[in-house]
Amino acid sequence: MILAGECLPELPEVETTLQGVRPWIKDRKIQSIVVRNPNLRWPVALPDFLVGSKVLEVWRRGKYLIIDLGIGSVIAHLGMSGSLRIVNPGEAVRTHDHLDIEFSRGIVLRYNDPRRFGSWHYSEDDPLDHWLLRKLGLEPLSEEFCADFLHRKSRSKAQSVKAFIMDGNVVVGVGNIYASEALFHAGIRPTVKASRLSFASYENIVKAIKRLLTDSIRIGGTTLRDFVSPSGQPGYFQQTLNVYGREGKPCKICSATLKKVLVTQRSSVYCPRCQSDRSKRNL
DNA sequence: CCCTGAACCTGACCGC
DNA sequence: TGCGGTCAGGTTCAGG
Repeated sequence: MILAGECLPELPEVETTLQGVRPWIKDRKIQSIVVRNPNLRWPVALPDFLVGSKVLEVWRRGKYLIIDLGIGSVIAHLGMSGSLRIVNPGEAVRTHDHLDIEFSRGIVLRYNDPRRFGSWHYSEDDPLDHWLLRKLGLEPLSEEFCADFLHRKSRSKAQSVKAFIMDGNVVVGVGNIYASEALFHAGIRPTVKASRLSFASYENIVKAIKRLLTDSIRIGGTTLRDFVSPSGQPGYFQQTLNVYGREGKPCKICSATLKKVLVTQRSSVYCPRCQSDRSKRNL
């Protein structure tokens, strides 16, 4: 019984995890919580009195998974390497299995996180008011996230467009992979100043982000190098990556050699030809 | 307030 | 084979 969550959780992985886990734990009562290693991004903070409460709903905000228990909510983040599985009670514990939540009828939600950048919090109040979620930007698949929003918001910014769209206080769920790919699709260099881009450029960026995320969620989450889907088939998404991880390789569109630059300490691969002419025209 | 860079951590990978 | 160095990634926080 394995479900949901593989390496490098971007928003589509979180959405996939959510959809995979929800039917197993919804309407079930928590029977026990086992924390084997509390030393994650922040110390795991799940009070004992959660035992006995029932999962009313599971949803997400950005890359945060939220388990609504009625009396309050568990707020989980998978960090960079976290994953959730549904296992049987007796299932052998593996390295980095830091946390179990056991539910009624022998359902165990097991959290594995080699790098321990994930987090588990509990909030009695509206989770959206939690200090981790309070300042989060728009959901990328919402209607409010549109060219007008980005264009307006970017006017006062001095940073590069890539840093801008990766800023979680602007829009959530656009990590290094999707930012790189979206800018390729939009034909815009990652290093261009956000404030210099036209409305039309932001239309292209928004369109690209929405399409990439939607497609990815449909496929069942992004995949990186060694991803193997639960069915044992190799991941599909990596075949659709145009620039991410392809430095020095030929552009799939124009065959120019892809280049890499550092933008706020993040490697950013782009096509010097495809992401040059159009971006200039759009300025 | 705005922005950049450091920090957190481990596994994969590379060169010797 | 093994060792050390480098890199990757999301997010927050310290500091310029």
